[in-house]
Amino acid sequence: MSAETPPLSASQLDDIASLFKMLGEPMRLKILQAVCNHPRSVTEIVELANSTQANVSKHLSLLTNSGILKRERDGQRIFYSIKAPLVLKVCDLVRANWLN
Amino acid sequence: MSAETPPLSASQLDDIASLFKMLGEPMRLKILQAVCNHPRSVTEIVELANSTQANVSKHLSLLTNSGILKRERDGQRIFYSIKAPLVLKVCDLVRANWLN
DNA sequence: TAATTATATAACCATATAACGATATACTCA
DNA sequence: TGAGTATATCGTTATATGGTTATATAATTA
Repeated sequence: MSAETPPLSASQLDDIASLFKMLGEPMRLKILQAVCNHPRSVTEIVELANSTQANVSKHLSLLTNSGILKRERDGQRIFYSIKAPLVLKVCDLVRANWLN
Repeated sequence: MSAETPPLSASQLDDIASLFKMLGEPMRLKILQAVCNHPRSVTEIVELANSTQANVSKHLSLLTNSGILKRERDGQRIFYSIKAPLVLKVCDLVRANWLN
């Protein structure tokens, strides 16, 4: 995208836009913040994100299907954690350069 | 967002999500790619992004109002360019770590 | 001033999706 | 097997927004 890099194809732009779209919802960022340090169960995430179980579950599905999170079952509970550390780097970069 | 950084407030998460939302549309990424090297007029951007004048104009307004682009008039034409180089860094980071 | 070029805006439609409530599925343990 | 716990999914509603068409505004030039 910068001057040095070759232009991106339409499908590459679609892929990148899809990732940004995933990161473009405050509730999903809350969820990422809840799991950024170590795996968390859905119940924990619901409490940390201050939302409802159904809503969190839907966002967790989206984040997992897009390759950002991974799921792992332990007994009756399912733990979610970061699969793509890139998203944390991106968030930190924005945090350091965008917020006033 | 990472383990070392303090947690973000709700309003900070909203601000970050808003930026990601701006970057979460392929047409807007096309526009960013069109102006990433030097200022471009709306007509140029319309051609480079392969879209319509009205549609590009609307996206340009959004990108400008959110602080990503800046506008500058020269005669009858208006040139848009990058105001926040952060967005290019973010795109390059994603490009290098997310695309297959 | 009138015509032309360049850009922005308004109205509209279609689609996507976030949130919610209710229900279903899956696992554990008595 | 039945009860309880944990998570996922379904159906609905409300809202946001991308794209289009038509029109408006602004600058240039004849």
